[in-house]
Amino acid sequence: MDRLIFHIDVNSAFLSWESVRRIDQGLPDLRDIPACIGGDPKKRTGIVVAKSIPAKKYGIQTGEPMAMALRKCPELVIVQSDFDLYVKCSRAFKEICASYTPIMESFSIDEVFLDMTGMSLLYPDPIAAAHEIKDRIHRELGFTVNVGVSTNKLLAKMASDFEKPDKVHTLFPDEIETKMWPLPIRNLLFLGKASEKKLNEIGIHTIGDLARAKETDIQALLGSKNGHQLHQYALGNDDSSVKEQADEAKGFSAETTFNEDIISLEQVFPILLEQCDIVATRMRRQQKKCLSVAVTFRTLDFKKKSHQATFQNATDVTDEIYKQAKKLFREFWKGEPLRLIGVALTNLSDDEYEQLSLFENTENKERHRKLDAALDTIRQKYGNDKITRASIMNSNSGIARKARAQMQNELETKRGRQAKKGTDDNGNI
DNA sequence: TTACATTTGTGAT
DNA sequence: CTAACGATCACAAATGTAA
Repeated sequence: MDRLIFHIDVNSAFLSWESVRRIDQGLPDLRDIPACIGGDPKKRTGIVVAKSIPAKKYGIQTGEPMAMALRKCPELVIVQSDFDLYVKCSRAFKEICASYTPIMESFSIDEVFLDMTGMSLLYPDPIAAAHEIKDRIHRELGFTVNVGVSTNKLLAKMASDFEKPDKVHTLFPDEIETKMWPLPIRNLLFLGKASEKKLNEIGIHTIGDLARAKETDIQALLGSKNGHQLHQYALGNDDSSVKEQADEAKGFSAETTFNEDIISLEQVFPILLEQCDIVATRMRRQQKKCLSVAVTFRTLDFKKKSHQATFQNATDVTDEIYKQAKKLFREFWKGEPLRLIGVALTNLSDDEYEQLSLFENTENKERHRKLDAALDTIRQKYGNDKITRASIMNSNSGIARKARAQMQNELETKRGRQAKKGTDDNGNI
């Protein structure tokens, strides 16, 4: 039996969400003027993350450097992104979507798939149902969405990408030839720049060209797995299910680009500590431990390098992760100027049971574990993030003072005697 | 040879 | 004239290494 799948995509999500807030504050609607969400408007760095339709008319594209966008349109309004706002908007959006079917998949912060198969008693006309969802989101939340309607996820997603904004489109199997095959291959999901170039070289330019090509030829070019999948996609085939349960995280990473090039280890270590702290905290919140730690750096020519090492036993202790990251950095960085550094934790496992190692300093480990726990408690109390080891140590803001006092408290009550430890050479307590 | 780890490349939002 | 430039996640393939 045929399925019925919707894909719902918020139009220019970050920009729309900023607009809704600004309207509440009596500010002009960013959607009506050339505007974009992107890097720091004062520094004039960063890239375009979302753009208004007027901005698009100037040829501004998502992902392009802000400097280029400003050249195309000097009066472009640039707004910094505010992820906390987006998370709230996303929740409200998904809550409405979820009220139409129990089977919803969150595909990203601003996209969902709905499996509407078997909802025909409640919603006998799929197109009418799609309009109802779209209009209700607009009415209640103030921003527009596109809805794609078809019999599988791929076709629904392709359909929602047709004309924007505020539209419902169908792409049923009998419409593939007219609506999808004339499109350039780049429009196909998971077909990016590199595969486009290779396919163009053998004369494949449209999705129809790809559909009619021999699968073995495509596999020879793009690899057996990807080649097979992209060929199937071009034919409109996709039997993957709408997954209600988000997959568990398989890794955590943090990376930062700097205005100033990094040229000394003294610059590297505080950043690395901050990043290790952030990713380890996120990992503990998901009750995971990692077996592998990787450091990443990007040189001035934009080439990325990464190096990883694996522990004997999985850990979630910030200090152990930081020590490993420092070691990797010292070992592999030859001193070339860097514009980005990052840390990634992979090879995750559940944290529930403890792997004991004979040679570990268990008392020391217990100290670090308690410190992590104390910090995590504080972060919880003050609304998560922002509070890191470095910030608590260095800042003199009211919140940092409170956090420091709190931390002392937590530590003392937990171990029943006072800690008179100062700050060691790593910036740890 | 196989198994596993590591590194690089591609693609998504 | 060109190149310019974010963060985070997943996965496949290529490459390296040990049993």
